[in-house]
Amino acid sequence: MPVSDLTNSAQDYLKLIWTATEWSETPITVTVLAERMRVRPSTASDSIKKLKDQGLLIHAPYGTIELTPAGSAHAVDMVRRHRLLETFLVQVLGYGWDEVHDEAEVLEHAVSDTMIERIDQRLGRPTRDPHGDPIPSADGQPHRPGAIQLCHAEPEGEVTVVRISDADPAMLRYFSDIGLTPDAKLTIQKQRPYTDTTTITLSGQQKNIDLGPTASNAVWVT
Amino acid sequence: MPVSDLTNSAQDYLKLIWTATEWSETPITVTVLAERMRVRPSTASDSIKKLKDQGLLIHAPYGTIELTPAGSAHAVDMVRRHRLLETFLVQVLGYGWDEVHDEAEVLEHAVSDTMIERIDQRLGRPTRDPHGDPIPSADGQPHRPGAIQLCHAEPEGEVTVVRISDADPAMLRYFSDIGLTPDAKLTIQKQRPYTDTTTITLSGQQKNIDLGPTASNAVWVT
DNA sequence: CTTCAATGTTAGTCTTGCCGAACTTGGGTG
DNA sequence: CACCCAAGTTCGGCAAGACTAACATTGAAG
Repeated sequence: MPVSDLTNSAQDYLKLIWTATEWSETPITVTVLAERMRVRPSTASDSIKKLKDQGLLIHAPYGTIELTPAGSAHAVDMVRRHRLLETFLVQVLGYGWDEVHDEAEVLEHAVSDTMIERIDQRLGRPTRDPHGDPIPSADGQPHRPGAIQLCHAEPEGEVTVVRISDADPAMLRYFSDIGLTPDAKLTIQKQRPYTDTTTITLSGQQKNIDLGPTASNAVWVT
Repeated sequence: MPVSDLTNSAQDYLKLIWTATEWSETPITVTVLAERMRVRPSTASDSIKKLKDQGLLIHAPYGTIELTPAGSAHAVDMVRRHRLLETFLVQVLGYGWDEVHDEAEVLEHAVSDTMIERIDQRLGRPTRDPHGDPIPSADGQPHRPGAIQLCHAEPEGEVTVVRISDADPAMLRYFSDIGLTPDAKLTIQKQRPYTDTTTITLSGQQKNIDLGPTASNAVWVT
């Protein structure tokens, strides 16, 4: 595992680029990257150039952004740290699965490799974090279950929630309230193409729930 | 508790100034502060001025350095974080008491107030860290046991180790090896004034141990 | 094929924290 | 009592990372 001499912000960029393509094929743009980093596009553009100069990504001006193997290795290391920390906060410190993201975001830059190893050991080498995201192993292999977004799943079938994007804490809190968590089973009642709404029923519950486009994009099922 | 909008380095200065006077009366100097922060005196001097401008300490040029109540509150908060984290690393993640200092040094800036509260709760609100240093309570009260340095204790008596300075990790490892830990009992055999050596016997062990000036300064007993 | 709005880039500036070099202070010694 | 040296300070500079403003490119719509 690369022991990082990169700045926190460089690590964040690499992680963001990596995770952007983890569950979808569309390449990430400078603008989206800037939004996620809560930074102006000019800043993101600068940073990209610096990362390119360090050989961590490939990028021609106005072109697509792609990680090199070196950049990818750093990114996977950060993702692993983030997800192990989230799991640790839930299992050892009693955090709710909707509360851990921001804490892990900071901690992932602060903990040593030693501490990550001890956490991994203490948790019994887990393979999925509290949102259902796969935790890459220490040798850098991600562990990707086949899954599709709820908004693309066929109506009528019963499906299992595999993964919920942790991008928006408020949305996570909502999912938590209604009982939509990783491993929950649900039936898709209806898709409404023009409003992008999906109606579902959580197994064992009576009432239907309407999910808007953002929500039904964030939930991945098999 | 002050929720800190200070930079990491400002927090470090305040903590260092506070701890410098925790176990001794001699006021800290710019040079010592610079050494402990691993920066040049010019940098330390700059930083002191900035902290003065923020009302966190009192300092006339070429004069002594003293914390204001506001500065002291921030410092105590950082000390509390540091010591709770050290305790957590030992008790929950199985660290040795000689390994925790550097890890806690970084983490103390990264963990949220929420996480500190959960750790405190999880540990049962401890009052002493693994080195025997008092953990200030959440309301900012330090908790100072009466103690003196081993080099100032009277020979012949049996004393109890209360606290070992965590300034030097290598020294801690040595103490750990010979079994000199907080709460250990020992007998002081001899003081040699000119070499500043102290000879002790750990209770239940046969052999005498010679401690040099640095070591016998770092150990506090009652 | 032209135009133009969205996207991306460059240039210049600010802040923080660090440095080295040069200057100032002030307490102890001859 | 003057001097000197260690301790402390000031100053100019540098790098990282952020910003604003201005400029460049692309590609999609007319």
